[in-house]
Amino acid sequence: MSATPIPERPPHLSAAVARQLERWISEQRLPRGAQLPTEKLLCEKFGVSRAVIREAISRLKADGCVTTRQGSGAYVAARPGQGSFRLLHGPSPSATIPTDEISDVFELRCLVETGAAERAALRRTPADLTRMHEALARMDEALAAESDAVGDDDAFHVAIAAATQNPHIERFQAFMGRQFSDSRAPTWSGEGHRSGRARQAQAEHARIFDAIACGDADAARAAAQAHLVCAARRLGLDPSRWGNEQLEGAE
Amino acid sequence: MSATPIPERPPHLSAAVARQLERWISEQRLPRGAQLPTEKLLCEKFGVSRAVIREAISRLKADGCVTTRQGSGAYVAARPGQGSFRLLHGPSPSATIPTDEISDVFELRCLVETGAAERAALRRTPADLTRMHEALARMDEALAAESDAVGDDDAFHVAIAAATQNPHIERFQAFMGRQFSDSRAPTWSGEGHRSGRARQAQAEHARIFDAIACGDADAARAAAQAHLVCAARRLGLDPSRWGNEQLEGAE
DNA sequence: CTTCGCAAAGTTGTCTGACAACTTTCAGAT
DNA sequence: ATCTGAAAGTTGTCAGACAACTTTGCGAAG
Repeated sequence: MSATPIPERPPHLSAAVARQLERWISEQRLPRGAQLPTEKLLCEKFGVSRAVIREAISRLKADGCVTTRQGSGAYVAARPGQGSFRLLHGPSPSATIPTDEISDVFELRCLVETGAAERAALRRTPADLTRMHEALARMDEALAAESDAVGDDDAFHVAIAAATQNPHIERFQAFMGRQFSDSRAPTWSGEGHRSGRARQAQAEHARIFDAIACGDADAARAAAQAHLVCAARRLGLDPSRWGNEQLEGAE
Repeated sequence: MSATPIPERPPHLSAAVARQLERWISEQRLPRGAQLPTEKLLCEKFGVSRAVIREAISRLKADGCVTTRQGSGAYVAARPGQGSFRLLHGPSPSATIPTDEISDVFELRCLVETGAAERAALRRTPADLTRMHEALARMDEALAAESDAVGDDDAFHVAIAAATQNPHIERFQAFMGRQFSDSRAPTWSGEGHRSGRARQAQAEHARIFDAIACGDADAARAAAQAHLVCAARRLGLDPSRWGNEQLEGAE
């Protein structure tokens, strides 16, 4: 146990190297598009092994600062301090966030998710369908047991995004899902089971899955749209503001 | 040089492992605070060497998803992804870019922007139309003077997103626009003017504006879609992979 | 002289094995 | 029952090797 105080972080070597390289980039000592020194040179310069250099560069790749090309080298990729997107500014607990704010975020999610469902219907692999079906099955179990399935709910939506075969869409969906990790609890709470909210949500999920499995892009978009509108209502939001039942034709 | 088909995208192993672990975390298959499998176990599970596992975990540490404690293990961060979303994309306008990467990011942009255009058509205020029109006018001037108008191009797209009256959609559009600030230069370069790319882009812009001004949501979506598909082609991307001419009906 | 082809060198990607530093566990001593 | 300490387990680092890919440059063919 023990709440380790965690006094100081002895900066692991790879972190230190990554910071130094990041600094060189932000100082333009390594201009954009420039090739980084080879791993061998960096080893000598920092006095560490190649594994450390590679872990550091791996971090920079995750940050988007550099890209690598096998056989060629590593290159500076992006301006520093450029690429991060945040929502729901402020560390406020969910209760204090005004519903307008949540509604707006939900609409952005809706934009991406309906488009993702559409494309997922065109590109899903058998493995994608399996993954979705497993999440559905777990939610069915939770439905029977009247237990919680927020994680499986999220997993289902991420699986749809993954079926686009576009890792950025998947990551964005996972990111958006996290924003609602708390707000989605009511559906799967005891009250949610009793009132039928959970069962209704599951039926909507099934429609989305069927459309994607059939490869019917239009139906997939419509089903996702319908689900999100209903989900918004279950959260007490007002989807009419961004609802496009007017557009897509609600069913 | 030519066209290496590159039909398959063998994602580097460390990237693939990192994505899988990220997925497990986002699916809550690895809950907050939980300990990841040991590196040795992960090696066996993925069938790769320890170096690959370590590079993948290094990426996750950079993302803040996991923390490690020497001698103990790696743990999912207690506060997962509090809310920053990152994209990565390659550097230069010249050759030597991973076009797959840009293409995937562009598709995400396409998802949001077509939806934004649709909603903008329903909600735009006179002030929004004025803002869009001013950006259009500035691009017209640039067209006559054969000068640069990348900033106005971006401003036009952000104005559309702003017309949704949803600040998050506007901020996301601005964020995505930044990702392409360099890659959009070719359209407005001297060569872009000479070859007619700039004029064509402007014509597409006008169609989007007209549809939004008329309040025709379907036409706005279609015009935005058409513009983005053409813009992708101007960037040398292959929109067929994510293109949904099949869906929206190309014109 | 130019152009094409191809081998060689250089670089990143991955594997293997080893050891150091640190943490956790548990059996034995107190 | 508590404390001690050795052993096992895990991450951090190092070293060397080979595979996959890219770039370079030399030599031969045109």
